[in-house]
Amino acid sequence: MSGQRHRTADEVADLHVEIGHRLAGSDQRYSPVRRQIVDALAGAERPLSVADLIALVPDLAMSSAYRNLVVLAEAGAVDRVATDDDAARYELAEAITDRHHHHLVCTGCGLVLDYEPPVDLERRVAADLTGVARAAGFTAESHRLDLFGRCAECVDA
Amino acid sequence: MSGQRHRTADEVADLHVEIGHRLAGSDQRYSPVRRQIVDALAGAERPLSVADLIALVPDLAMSSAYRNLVVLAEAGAVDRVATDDDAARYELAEAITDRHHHHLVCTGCGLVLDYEPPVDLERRVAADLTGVARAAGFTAESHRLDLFGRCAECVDA
DNA sequence: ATTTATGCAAATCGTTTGCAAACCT
DNA sequence: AGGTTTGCAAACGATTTGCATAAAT
Repeated sequence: MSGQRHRTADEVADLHVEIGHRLAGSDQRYSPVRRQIVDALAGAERPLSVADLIALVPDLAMSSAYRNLVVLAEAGAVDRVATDDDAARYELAEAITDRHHHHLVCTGCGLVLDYEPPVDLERRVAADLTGVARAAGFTAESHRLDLFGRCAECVDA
Repeated sequence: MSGQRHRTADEVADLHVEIGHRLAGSDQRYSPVRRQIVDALAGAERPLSVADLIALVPDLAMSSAYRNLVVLAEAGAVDRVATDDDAARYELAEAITDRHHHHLVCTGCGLVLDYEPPVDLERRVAADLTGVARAAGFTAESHRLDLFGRCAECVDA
């Protein structure tokens, strides 16, 4: 399966505390708007585009969305997900959710779902990529293992 | 290591024939400008941005670059590589080169290198992803296994 | 002659930034 | 008050498109 699990009220509270700490660490405040953005991301089943976010958070100005996502990303609270199409998507950072995962991307409609890979596969991938990186003079930071295909809705294009 | 191997004159000739067929199949001509673009991509050691392409092909207009890349992509001659930064990159399609590979992306400067993963890892990945896709109601088309990190130049940001 | 490709310039679209007003401590 | 965050509008950069010209069949 895929998607992020539902979060209990307690879990969301912990989330806010953790993110508050991280923001404080980068000399940033945890403003109400930032909370709203985090709530929207926490409630979503998938990475959200800025357009999604604006639709979900009442009165959120586009500039605030972009600016706050930058701040949250720098604080390590959210991750920017590079997909295929032009619009960037964001989700709570893995460092926060403790759920390492990758993505299923629909080439028809752009839908992006999360999935957690089998642990041993993940281990193999991580180990091999470290070697590949070294050989190319790269210092590894992260990786992505995404699958492209057609979602149920789009199979018959 | 990484990068595409050098191609012999014969291989390049075959490449043009193959791409000519594919274009014909989509009711498109293999114009001189398109040939120049293919030559530039074939000669490159890595995926090229449109800016790279314009620098390599004398007098190539930006609009022609974009338009022809779309045509070539539709004909299955080139692949668009989605990276982190804003500028898209292009390379000869795997269907043409017969060299399945993935990418190393520098988070500092946007550099993208190719690498071919160990066959058994690749097999594992493909098999596991098929299962993941099925579970989510997706029909698998392709996947990407990219590594993000800092290239030698950018390690000390 | 008719269709297709090219180049220039204008238009789009996502994203970023300048600046003055609103907020927080 | 003093520094931060917000919202609006203008600025940007990558990509796309309209249209008239040039090339190919």
